Amino acid sequence: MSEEKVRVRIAPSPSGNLHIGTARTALFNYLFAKKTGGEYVLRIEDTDLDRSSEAYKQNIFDSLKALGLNWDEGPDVGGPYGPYKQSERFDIYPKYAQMLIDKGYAYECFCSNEDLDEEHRIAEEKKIPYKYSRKCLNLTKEQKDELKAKGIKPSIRFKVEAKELIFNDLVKGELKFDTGLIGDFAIMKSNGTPTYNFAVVVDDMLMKISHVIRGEDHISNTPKQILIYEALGAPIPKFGHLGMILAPDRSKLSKRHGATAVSDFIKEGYLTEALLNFVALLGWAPSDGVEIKNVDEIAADFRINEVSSSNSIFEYEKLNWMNGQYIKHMDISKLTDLAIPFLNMYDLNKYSRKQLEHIIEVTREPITLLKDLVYDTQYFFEEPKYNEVEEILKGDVAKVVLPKFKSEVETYDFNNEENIHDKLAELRTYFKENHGFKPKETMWAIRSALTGRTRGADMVATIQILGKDEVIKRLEKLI
RNA sequence: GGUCCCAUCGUCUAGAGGCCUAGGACGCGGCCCUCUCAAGGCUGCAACACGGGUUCGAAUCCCGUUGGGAUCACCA
Repeated sequence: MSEEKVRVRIAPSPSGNLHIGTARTALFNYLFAKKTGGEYVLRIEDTDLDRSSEAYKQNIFDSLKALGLNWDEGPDVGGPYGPYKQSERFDIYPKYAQMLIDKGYAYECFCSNEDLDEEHRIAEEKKIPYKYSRKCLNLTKEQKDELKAKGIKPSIRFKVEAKELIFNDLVKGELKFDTGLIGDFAIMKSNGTPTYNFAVVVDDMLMKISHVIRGEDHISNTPKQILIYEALGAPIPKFGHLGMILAPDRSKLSKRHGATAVSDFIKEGYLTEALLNFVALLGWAPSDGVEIKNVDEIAADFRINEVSSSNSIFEYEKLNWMNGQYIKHMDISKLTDLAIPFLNMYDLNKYSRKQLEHIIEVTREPITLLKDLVYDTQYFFEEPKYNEVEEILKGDVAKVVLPKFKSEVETYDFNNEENIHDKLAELRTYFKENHGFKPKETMWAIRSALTGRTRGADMVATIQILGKDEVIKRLEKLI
């Protein structure tokens, strides 16, 4: 019976862009499904119509897809257990709520918000934990009819029985609860829509979800949900609760800490591969100690019960390092495709695709973010500004090196990188022997003249990409 | 505040009673390489929150303390 097919789901609510924490939850579900040969479904939890929006939904789709976390079933691709959007399932929930009423597991509640607020206030005043008073538990049929005749629409509450509830969490181990501490909670709102806890259970049941992997902020929902499963007579899935991702100040990761949405990270020039790899390492560790791994490699090595049960802090240093690693090793054509949107302030038509790739190739090395390319490639597209290197250009070395370099560069074979390399080496030797200039100084003068910078891409490549005309033009302006 | 979860270098973590003089990665310092930044190689600094047990033996098991987090809605 525990051998049934693994089916997991990710159920974001479209009330914001896809959060990096949600992305990690999605990833862990995806990894678990991959590892076990199970299915991974996407369900949109948009029961709160006011806070949900189409734009957020689209952002969630796009972000998940960009990360490569593609779902087997979902709102767009369909599947045997649809629809996969809760707002399209509103007709389903009342039936189950009614069933629960009929079986005595739930009852109608006519309390107004004001009544409930008052109960809360009193509980707070007495400093006792709030529990619904059960005022409406024993209403007679006549009383209910009377209330309904007045136009009061009831909500439906689940009748919670006090008992000890134990379940085995996939990552936390045995978890115990005293359900006597939980009050009777609403499963249907008076407007006829389901509450979160009810919709989740009904949907997970109907969608045959076998394992629920989610953030530990849901731990306290779990007993309520188990109670509903039991009342519904449905098999209870296995639960696994992941630690949270915290900001460096140990508070919830929020906008004031920087990017929180996957799409924000992408905009800043993080690679989705790096993002995924990094976030996997928050809680999971590779068995061979090699941290840089693609999703398939991670999936093969993934064991849900080995995931760390503590919270982890999201630090940018390692993410940045990892992003740099991915940038350095990514296929250059793919990287160029990703880089081009970041460079739209430049006239990219100055160069062929091949040359563009070359530019990216020689500037990718020191960067951590794709947007760093903007500054690092600037001198390929625009006239250099020389304020940074004024001193060098006015110096004795430059005065001697630049004229000689200019006259020599005329003879360089620009189609032959090796030729440029050798000629530059000769030049360094020449100035060292005849003027006592350090190789570094010679190169500095040339680099400054050509790029306006003291650091940057490989000089040989830079000279070649710029081309003979441009190199000479830039030199002439300075001599 | 009630309930629940968590606790190894600054950070992510390895560690399932002896393999631990606690390992790796990021970051930080040093050296090497080098036309610069970077990368790479080598190397250094840095942790079992505290207190009690259990045991021949505890980072690992138990209890307490402290600290952090989550949650207490007709929001998801």
